[in-house]
Amino acid sequence: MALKSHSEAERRRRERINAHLTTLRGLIPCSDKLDKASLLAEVISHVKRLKNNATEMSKGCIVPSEVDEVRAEMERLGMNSESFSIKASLSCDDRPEILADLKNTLQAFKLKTLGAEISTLSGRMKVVFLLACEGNTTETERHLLTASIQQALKSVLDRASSPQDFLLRTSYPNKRRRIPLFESSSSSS
Amino acid sequence: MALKSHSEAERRRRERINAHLTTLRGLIPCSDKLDKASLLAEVISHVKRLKNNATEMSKGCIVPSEVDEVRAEMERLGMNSESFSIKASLSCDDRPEILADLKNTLQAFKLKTLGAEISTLSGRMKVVFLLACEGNTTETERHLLTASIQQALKSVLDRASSPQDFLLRTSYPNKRRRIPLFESSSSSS
DNA sequence: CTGCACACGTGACAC
DNA sequence: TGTGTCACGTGTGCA
Repeated sequence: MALKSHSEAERRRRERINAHLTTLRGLIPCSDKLDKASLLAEVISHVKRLKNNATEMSKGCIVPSEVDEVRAEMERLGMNSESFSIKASLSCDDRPEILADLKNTLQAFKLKTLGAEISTLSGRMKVVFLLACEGNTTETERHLLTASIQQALKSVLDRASSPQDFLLRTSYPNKRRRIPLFESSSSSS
Repeated sequence: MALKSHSEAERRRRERINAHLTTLRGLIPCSDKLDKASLLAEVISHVKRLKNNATEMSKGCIVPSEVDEVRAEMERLGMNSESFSIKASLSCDDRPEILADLKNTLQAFKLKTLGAEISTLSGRMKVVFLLACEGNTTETERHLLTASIQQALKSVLDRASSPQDFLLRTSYPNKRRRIPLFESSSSSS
């Protein structure tokens, strides 16, 4: 009766956890037959590495990347989860007029802008800013908001490069203005 | 007796797993007081996000990616299709001795090496090189060659992570980056 | 009372 | 044979 439902619920719980565990097993580049505990240890180390690498790249690197890209990550929660912040960045060709679009786009989210930084280098620009979302939010809300911001930045990028660059983009999608890696003599326009 | 040691061992196992779980709870920027299952779900999404960021960033970037990967793309054709070039890259753990394998593997294709670049970062390495194939080739031939090179690089990666490589690693005289990898035309210093 | 999540001990199976 | 891990059912505390 009640006993049965209990064991059933517990079994559901178990298989939920195990499903997530096997998902992680597939996600982490480690051998498949591992202890449940060792798997978690591997996950920990990989999360650490990825996080270090990501922060090293996007936080410390204000140099615009050679490819167009947007980035949006949850940064940290305030205590008691009453607020959290999102760090987002955008790298693209240096067109100051997209800043207006960027501003309008971000205003729609009604977030508090804690800070922003703009850098340019050889025709490329990068904008990185820190947004704060106050008030209680659930886990999924936070992720949804982060994803929405990322999507919004992507749309800014699309609008910025839509009409005039269309031909360029179709012939060399995302390949323009590559860092002259090998061609020391030949000049790229 | 035996029963007691059993339950004891099981308890140790549990607290080991839980310790790893709390560690993860601290690592993920969005978690406190969450279901054990929800925590794992969050870990999954964050690993995915970080991994996507890493892979997207690694395109055309010379900093080694966090995940092992190979890349091979047709770059451009010379006029009238009398030649074309392939840009390929390989990211893996920093083991200089795989450069020898890489060299042998690529020699089989008898392509001209236009240039190469090796970079390392925190135990990871990335090799990017530009190969030229001269002579007339058809569309399908070009794609086939590119795919073959990619496959070859994959095999290098596989060999590098197989057990026998361990012996190679320990016995190989660790000459620094001066391995004559691309002695196509100019003399290496 | 009912669902929900956790820790515990135990049987089963592997080396 | 013990010394591991795993899955299961159950007891307990919390909304």
